[in-house]
Amino acid sequence: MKPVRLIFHLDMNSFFASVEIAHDKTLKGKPVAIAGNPKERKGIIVTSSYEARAKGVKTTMPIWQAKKLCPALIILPANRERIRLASQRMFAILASYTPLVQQVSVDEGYLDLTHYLGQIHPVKLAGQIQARIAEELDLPCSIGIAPNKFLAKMASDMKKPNGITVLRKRDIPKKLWPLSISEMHGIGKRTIEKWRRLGILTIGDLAKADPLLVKQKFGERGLVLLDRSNGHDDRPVDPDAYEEFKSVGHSTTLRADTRNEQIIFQTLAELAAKVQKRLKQKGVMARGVQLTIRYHDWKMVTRSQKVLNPIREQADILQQASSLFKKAWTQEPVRLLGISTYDLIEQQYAYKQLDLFSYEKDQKEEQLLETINDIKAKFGDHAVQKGWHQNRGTQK
DNA sequence: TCTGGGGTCCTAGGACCC
DNA sequence: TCTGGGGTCCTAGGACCC
Repeated sequence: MKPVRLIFHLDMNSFFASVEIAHDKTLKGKPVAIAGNPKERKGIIVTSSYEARAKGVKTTMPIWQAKKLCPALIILPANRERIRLASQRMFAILASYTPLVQQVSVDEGYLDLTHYLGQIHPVKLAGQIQARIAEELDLPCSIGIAPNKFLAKMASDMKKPNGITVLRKRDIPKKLWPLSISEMHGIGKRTIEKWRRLGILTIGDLAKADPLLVKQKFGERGLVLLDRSNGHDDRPVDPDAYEEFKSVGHSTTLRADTRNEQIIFQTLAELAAKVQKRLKQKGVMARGVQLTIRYHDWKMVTRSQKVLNPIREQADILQQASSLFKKAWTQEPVRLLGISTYDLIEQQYAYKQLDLFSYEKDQKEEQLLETINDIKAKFGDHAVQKGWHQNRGTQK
């Protein structure tokens, strides 16, 4: 019998838009949308206020389409500094309740509040947290209350904005199972049809599905989802998970699709510079570089390569990315370029590694010399001349 | 006038080693 | 003449999420 936990999932409501509305109160009650780059032709809606949503404005919709649906729409750029600050203050409030806060993104996180069990009613506790965020930051949020992360996540989605929803194990048949399979966290639009073809239309259908069939069609991942649909999820709330980033990258959609190599390599250089800056900020170096090309027809290609010594400088990143690009490019018009670095290693440790590498290299050369001297001693100088040069040649 | 940019995780196949 | 099986690392692609 596993011990019962009390897990909250907190989700800020239309966060980027809410931050702007909190900053400029005259925007309250108006249709507001945040767009990545509002002036760019290819700009899209990142998020929008509920007034905008009521008119049909949706996330990822191109700006021109959103304006057509809602001519009064107020479109603003995302103010990164304000967003970062609001996020920081929001998580500071959460941290005052428990150290067990796992940040998932700027506006979303899990809390393990098991130690409050028996002391305060969970709904009352959620109300307090919600009220504090509203009073101190003037921002709305929804909270899901459940015995594990999956159920808490599903619960926080059930009432928006400003919702508080409890999802206990015994609520599963009534509250979770009637939902469409598309509502399931972890099932996206690419696989919905595949589930439907198996006759699995609701989360309840999934819960009762044949594990062998699910495993056969969807692998381990399918089995995990089946487990979750029955309310099983043992994942702990891990406060350190967010800091342990695994890759750092940048990508950009070009102004127009292009075959122009000058534009392409200029863009790669700019991306490399951005990546270098972020790596430096984070105090890490990379042992792998990945290049992404998206073509005019939206087809995406990635090429990656590990490097022997950890790198961070723009020139090194650019060199790797350029050589990957040359290898991959089909000469077709390019829509997007991206450079990402992975297999990251902390700077101090990277230098140690570097030392270790040169040490190993020295060792190898030393051994080689010894061998050569042995052979020379046995067979004379002329016996090794050729071999030595060949070896030097292949080392480079 | 279609469709951004930041990520994580999983899978599958080939190389290579024991 | 016919040839196992497991483990690890690397790369490419794709699904998914915010």
